[in-house]
Amino acid sequence: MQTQYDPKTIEREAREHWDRSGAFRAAEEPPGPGRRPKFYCLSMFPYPSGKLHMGHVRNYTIGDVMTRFHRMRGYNVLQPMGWDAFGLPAENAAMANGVPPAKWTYENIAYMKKQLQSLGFAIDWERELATCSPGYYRWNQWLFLRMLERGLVYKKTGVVNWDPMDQTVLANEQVIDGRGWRTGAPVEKREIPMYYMRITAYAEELLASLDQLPGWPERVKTMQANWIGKSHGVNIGFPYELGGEKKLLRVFTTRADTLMGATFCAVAAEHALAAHAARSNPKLAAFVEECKRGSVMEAELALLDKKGMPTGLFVAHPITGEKIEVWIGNYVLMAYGEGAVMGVPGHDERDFAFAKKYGLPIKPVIDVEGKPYSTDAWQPWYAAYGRCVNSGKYNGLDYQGAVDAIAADLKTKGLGDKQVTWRLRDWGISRQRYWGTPIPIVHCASCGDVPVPDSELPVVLPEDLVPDGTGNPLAKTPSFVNRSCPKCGKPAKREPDTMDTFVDSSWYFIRHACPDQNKSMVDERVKYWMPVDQYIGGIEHAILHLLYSRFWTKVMRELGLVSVDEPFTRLLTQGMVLNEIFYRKASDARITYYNPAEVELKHDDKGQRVGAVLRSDGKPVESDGIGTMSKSKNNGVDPQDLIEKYGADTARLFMMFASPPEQTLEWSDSGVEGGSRFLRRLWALCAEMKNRSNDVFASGTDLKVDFGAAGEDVKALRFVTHSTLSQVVFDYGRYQYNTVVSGAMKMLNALEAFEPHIGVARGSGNESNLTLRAAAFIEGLGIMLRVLYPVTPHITNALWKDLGYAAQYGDLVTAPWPTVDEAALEQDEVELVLQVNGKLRGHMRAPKSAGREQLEQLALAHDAVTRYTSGQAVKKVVV
RNA sequence: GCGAAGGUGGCGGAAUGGGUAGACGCACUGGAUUUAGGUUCCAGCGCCGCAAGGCAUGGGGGUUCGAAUCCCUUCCUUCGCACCA
Repeated sequence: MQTQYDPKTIEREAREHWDRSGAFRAAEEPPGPGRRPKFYCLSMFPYPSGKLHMGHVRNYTIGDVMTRFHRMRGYNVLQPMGWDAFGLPAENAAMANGVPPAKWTYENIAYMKKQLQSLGFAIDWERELATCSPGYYRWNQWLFLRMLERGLVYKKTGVVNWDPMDQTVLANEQVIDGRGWRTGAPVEKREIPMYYMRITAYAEELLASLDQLPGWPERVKTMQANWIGKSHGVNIGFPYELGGEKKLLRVFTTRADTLMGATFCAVAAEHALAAHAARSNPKLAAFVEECKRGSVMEAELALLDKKGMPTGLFVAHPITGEKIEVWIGNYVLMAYGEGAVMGVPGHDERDFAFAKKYGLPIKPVIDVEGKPYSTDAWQPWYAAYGRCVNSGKYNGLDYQGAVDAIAADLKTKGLGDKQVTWRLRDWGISRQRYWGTPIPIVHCASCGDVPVPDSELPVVLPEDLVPDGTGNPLAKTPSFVNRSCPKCGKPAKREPDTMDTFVDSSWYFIRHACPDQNKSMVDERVKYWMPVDQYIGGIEHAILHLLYSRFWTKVMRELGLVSVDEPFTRLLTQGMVLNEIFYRKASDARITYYNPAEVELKHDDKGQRVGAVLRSDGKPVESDGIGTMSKSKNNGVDPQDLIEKYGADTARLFMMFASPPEQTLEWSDSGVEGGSRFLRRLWALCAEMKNRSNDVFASGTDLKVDFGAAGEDVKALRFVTHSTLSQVVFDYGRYQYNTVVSGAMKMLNALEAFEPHIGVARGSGNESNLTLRAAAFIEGLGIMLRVLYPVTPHITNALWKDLGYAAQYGDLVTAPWPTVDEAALEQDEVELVLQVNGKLRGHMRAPKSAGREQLEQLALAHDAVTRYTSGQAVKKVVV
């Protein structure tokens, strides 16, 4: 056995061994005795951007640890890998380099696949898929058509960002400070026809079934529930007349109990009433235009000053008939509710500010436990629930009573009723882009929008186009666009839009079960593997990707394609990978960022940081704190460098050890060194035991030993081994892999300290104790290797084989998980902690067999206790 | 503004049910090995204090024999966002 730890060689050998044996190929097992439970472990598939980043390494290492652990625990595990291969960056790269997106994408996939393989992930590569292949996206098209048939896909206009110079639609990301990223031209809004998926039809179920996901983080479920946004309220019609016609201005409110305090109404700039009022009033028209400028992004809208303008139109209060003026408010969202609100300044903070600003009346109608009310300044309790006052016949009613009574009265008058409103909106999937799934529709002058027949699927995306930034190249490619109408045969045009890439990622986890099936979208294998038992990915996908995937799964269930309600049983959202940011500010205020690898840290005698200098010139650099790894801050670390310098095992070990999976992880070069040191120590200890003259492993690893007669040193070692094992099993169960690693480190420390004992015993005449010592060591090391295997599979694979464990237990991949020997946990004496009035006062050793009374006597007689109990002890708590 | 998560040594982080705060690792210090640097090994390492002991889990208060852990309050950080009517 090599005395030097050589990760390159052992990692290559391990991978070759796994490849040869097809160790990670996953096959469906027929029902029957001996059938293992299945475990589908999936990490979010990567976008093939060029090369792996640390976030990928972390994500896939977490998934791999779970995968390998479950294999050892007797599960039939599937861990596949795929590529989220459509998207904007490929088009951007194409523009920059003049290379078609397809070529760029496939090259990136090839490189990144190599990188993933070099990290030794236990992936079944036979199930690999890429969403840009026709064999995959044809089923996007197929399901789109099924949804169209069922009314789950429909067409309507939607608003997009328009770059007037490039004549192209821009993604939000391509709008920088209201201007096109390439042209710098102020962005305009444009209404264009788009296809929508009716996700709102599933709002109720998407919300309700969150309760059936105990394996999801509460945080994510809360976010989804808020996004779906179910609210119970009342839809109220404010009557008015327009051109002699009786009409209703509809608003939605969750505070119908405050209706008697409504003193104005406000509508969105896009509201029909606003448009009507603007026609005869140029000032109003200008205000409406002003509101329509600015960004589509609603987050930015939140930062705007609240502004309004009266329309000069009046509506009647639905209960009192009082005249109420209608305003246009830039804070009213057209997309939510009715695009209009009733203004209740008395009990809504925003309405209060609005009324103050524009001198509108404020009318308090709710009394909250007699707390004072003054229109001078807003107080938090004004918005609280209370009893109606100043509200005529509703006086004295509480929230629910008032809402019920008012809703009933409105219903009688035909002016409103209770209503449930959702925040969730339908999903617009049309993208005016080239590198995506073509939407399978043909536009015919006489037949209208005609679905492409199933027999003509897939509508194949040409792979040789190079976009130039001025619109969708598909629309300018006659060979793609021109075709005959499937219905009447006359010349017609293909839909040039492609689908949102979220469509691709909404069901790839299902396709992994049957990636080679070319007759249908799914087959029987899906029933075996779905649902995904464990899904792992970044928190940034907490809402959109996960919600769309849940929606698609439910649609596919409706079509009989899957039999599950929810795609992901358990979800783990991993934290981001951070690194320190270093910079220098030049005299002209320009900032240069330096990669942490180029920076040397200075410490004082106590280990405190006193500064940082650039290695190249020895002069100081400033720290800008810790941030996510990014190009702009030049604080990234390339995983490839790490793998080449230390090997995959060290990279994986550090990733798992530095922090628990769900927390952010701070990069640390010296932490990586520490991980590498640990693996070298492990290797050195094993090589020492194997190579020394009295080879401990010479007689095999068969351990049919009775440890009952073992000496204290053996018992101590076994106590560490087995108590740590029990902690590690607990930590594997709660995905706390950092303490799994620390457990393995503890075991190695104990084994290292124990190693000389084996030698000392030799020749002492006590041969049986020597055997027991060797056995305890062999047992401890065997346990330690298995504990560590999911994290660092290569080195443990090599040691397992070289030391002879494989001969006894079989390949480490499927070796049985070690069991805790309860007998090893038993100790004759226990250390007790003595507390007086909750304060630690001393320690005491006592026989384990001692009873409560005996312990009390011992404790009360103890120096550490008597010193503090001149008075009388009232209670004693035995720890 | 709203929502969520979080704040523990010089640093990353442990502490499973309210019961020894700081496991494991990094950094640092001293020593051994080495021609030297690096590596490796041994020892030390929360703060104050000569010691006894005291003080310590963002700050303040509370519950409890006992609080990092539970409650109230406050400050700060990070993430998400949709002025949600």
